[in-house]
Amino acid sequence: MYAKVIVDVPAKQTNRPFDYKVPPSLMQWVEIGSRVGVPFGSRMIQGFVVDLVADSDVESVKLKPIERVLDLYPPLNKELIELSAWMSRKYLCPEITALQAMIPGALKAKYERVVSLSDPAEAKPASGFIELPQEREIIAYVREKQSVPIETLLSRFPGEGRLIRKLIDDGILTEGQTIKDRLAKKKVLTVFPPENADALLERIGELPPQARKQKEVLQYLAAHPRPVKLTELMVEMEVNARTVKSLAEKGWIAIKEVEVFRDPYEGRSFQPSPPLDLTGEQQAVLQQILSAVEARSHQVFLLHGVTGSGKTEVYLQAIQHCLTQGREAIVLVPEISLTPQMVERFKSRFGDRVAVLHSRLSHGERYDEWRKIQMRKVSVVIGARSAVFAPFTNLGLIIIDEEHETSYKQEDSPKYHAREVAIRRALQHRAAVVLGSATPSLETYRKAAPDNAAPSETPPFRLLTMRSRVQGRPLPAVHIVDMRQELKDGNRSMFSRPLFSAIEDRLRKQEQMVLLLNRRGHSTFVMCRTCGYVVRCPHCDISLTYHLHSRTLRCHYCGYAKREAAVCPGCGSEHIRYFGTGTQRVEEELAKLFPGIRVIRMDVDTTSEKGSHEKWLTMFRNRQADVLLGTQMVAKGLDFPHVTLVGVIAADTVLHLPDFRSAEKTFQLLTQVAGRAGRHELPGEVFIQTYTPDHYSIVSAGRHDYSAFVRTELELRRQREYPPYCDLILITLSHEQAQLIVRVGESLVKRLKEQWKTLSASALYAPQRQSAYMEVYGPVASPIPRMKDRYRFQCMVKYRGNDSVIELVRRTISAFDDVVKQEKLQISVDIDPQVLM
DNA sequence: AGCACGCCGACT
DNA sequence: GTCGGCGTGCTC
Repeated sequence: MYAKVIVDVPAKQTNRPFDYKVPPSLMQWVEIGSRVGVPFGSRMIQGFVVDLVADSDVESVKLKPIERVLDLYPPLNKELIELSAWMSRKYLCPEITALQAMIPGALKAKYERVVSLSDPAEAKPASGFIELPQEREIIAYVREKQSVPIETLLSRFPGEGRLIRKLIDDGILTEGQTIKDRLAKKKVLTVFPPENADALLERIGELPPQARKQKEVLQYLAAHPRPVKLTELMVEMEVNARTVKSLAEKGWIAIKEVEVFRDPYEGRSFQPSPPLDLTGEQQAVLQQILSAVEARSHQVFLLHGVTGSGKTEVYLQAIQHCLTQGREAIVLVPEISLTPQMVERFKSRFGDRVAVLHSRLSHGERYDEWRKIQMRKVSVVIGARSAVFAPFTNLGLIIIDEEHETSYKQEDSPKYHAREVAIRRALQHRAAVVLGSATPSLETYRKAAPDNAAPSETPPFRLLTMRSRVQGRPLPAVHIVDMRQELKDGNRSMFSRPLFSAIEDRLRKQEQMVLLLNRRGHSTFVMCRTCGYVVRCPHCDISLTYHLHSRTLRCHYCGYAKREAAVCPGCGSEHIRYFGTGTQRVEEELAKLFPGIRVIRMDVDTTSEKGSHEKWLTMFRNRQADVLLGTQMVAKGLDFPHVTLVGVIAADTVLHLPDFRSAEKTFQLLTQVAGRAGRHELPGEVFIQTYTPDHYSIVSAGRHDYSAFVRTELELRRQREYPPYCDLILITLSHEQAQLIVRVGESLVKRLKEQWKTLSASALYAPQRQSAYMEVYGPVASPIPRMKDRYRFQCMVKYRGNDSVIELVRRTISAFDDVVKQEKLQISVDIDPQVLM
């Protein structure tokens, strides 16, 4: 038996399986998905078994054997191995990178250099070798320990580094490498009564009269003959460890270390919560999902429900049903909304059948939650992006809440999109997928709604809609405030008069408010404060970026450049300048205008500390502040009963980011944040301050009108050939010299175009030639043009057709392997990039 | 990625 | 004449 192994070396040259012999002793342990230690060159490294083949299938007989199997149970399975191969093709990453993304960080290999005693036969001491006393000591130490990490040896024998080196050179000691797990399994001391616990009662007589406590313990164990944690026993019987241990020393009971799962929610009780009554809409939607789960059909649903329409309850009941079918469920939520509130809802419905995976867990806690999934202790997992890889084997349902969130796209390799991975996994399991959102991404929406461009086709996703809020609560009233008018009327403050008086009013009534400021807006776009005009690229229709050093305005999609404007091209005003305000300034301004106002500011500065995020939210919930001021993190999923006012300081900051999705992001953000107001008895009110009050994204958000927004936006995307009407690939090149990148970049673009010409002309493409299309743009400076002394340029591929374009890009880039290697040029590829700035 | 093998400059 | 610089090339 031979094993094909993907080794832990993330490089192009090693991105293929290597063959190893499976020694007879390991035969029963090695499976597809096993994590193994294998000799690779002169060292020992970790790898994953991706296939097992019979002897005759392997050519060479001179293969090295697998040295050891690293886990009792394989951390992956055949389905996940196949998924990693798919990810490698789809996202152009080494397969090992995809595999590593699937397992908890605790299982990532840590390599340690060790020394051990050489095989005596191979020891070849230099002639005239005389054993020094220190050498004898070192040798004895190593012999006793068998294998010692070098660091340990050096600290045990300080100052003997040279001598140790010499012993290795002389072949007395051998240097090697071992694989060490990062994880520390948590163990607790556990008391084990003997098989026949009644015998313990007989022992009581053997104890001296003063050993009262010991007798009590024996009685207790005889009455409760099962293993019990030592600490529990100590609390229960009010004894100390000494008492119990002396019983163990007599050999009457046993105390052993037992591996336990750390429970991040230990000691917290969750009130069981029964399913809530559903509205007619919820019921209808649930029914559709259930029948897909029951039919075991791979169906993707888009659940489009307005904020507050009760999507979570639908998820909960759908999962409930999935579990009764004996199948498992994964729930993905954006990290930011994986709040204690959210977790509590799942915990109280499903009790200990839920595992929770989020970034605030320690390595060990995360590993333990993951193990619960692997060991079939749970059937539901709720978590952020990476939870999509939960090693379930019988998935029935995958839910992605807030489906439009960009955080589902991983920004570093493997640059996967959890939504795409989920759909792929569901296909393998014949499971249903529910994509939930109040503001679906255009990509998803177009796949669910019949398209005017192709009305005959059956949409790949099924659209489910929930139009009303639960208990008939109204959506909040939204006021759009024209900041140009404010300026005209002499108000130069960042608060408009309507918002100012609304804040005053809420302070008086002691109600709470949420103020949103998008700080990412300090990207330097140029806007006229008189008329709201923003300078855009005539070719790409995205905002131009201001470059201070060259005093020019540039498009980072196509490279178009023009001189900085002194007066507004729209109205001739001189009030044209670049833009950006920070939360800190807003906070200062609030303190000045409303003395005594209590503000909680939440942004990257105040929430970097662990748990601080939750701390601020709890304070706000307890009404220890009047205002929650923050960046987009205050817009998502929060639910505070006393919030009756939501203010958006500057809606334009997102709108004018140089990204073709900026209007979509603006609409989503405004809709989400508006949904924070008036979720309970008190009605809510929203103020959106903007310099472009007529922009369709702002107008539609104000009217809670998704379909109006999507109609306009889809039309624009279609005209400009942006997703969802094409797919994108972003290629970023980086190097110390800008000229070199431009040269290579240009040649890459040229080659890509040539390759496409050949491919599209080939017979392979005949059936789809009409719709097939590919364009390459760039190279242009990246939005972050220089990082760590390296210049960055990017090329963008727009294409339509099929995934063979991805393969074309891969092949074309590998033609530049030589330059990459010689010049230390870096080329990174992002398939379906979500953020282009 | 590491690590070995291999061919040219500053030291014993 | 050797130690060591890091340029290619391979790892089952």
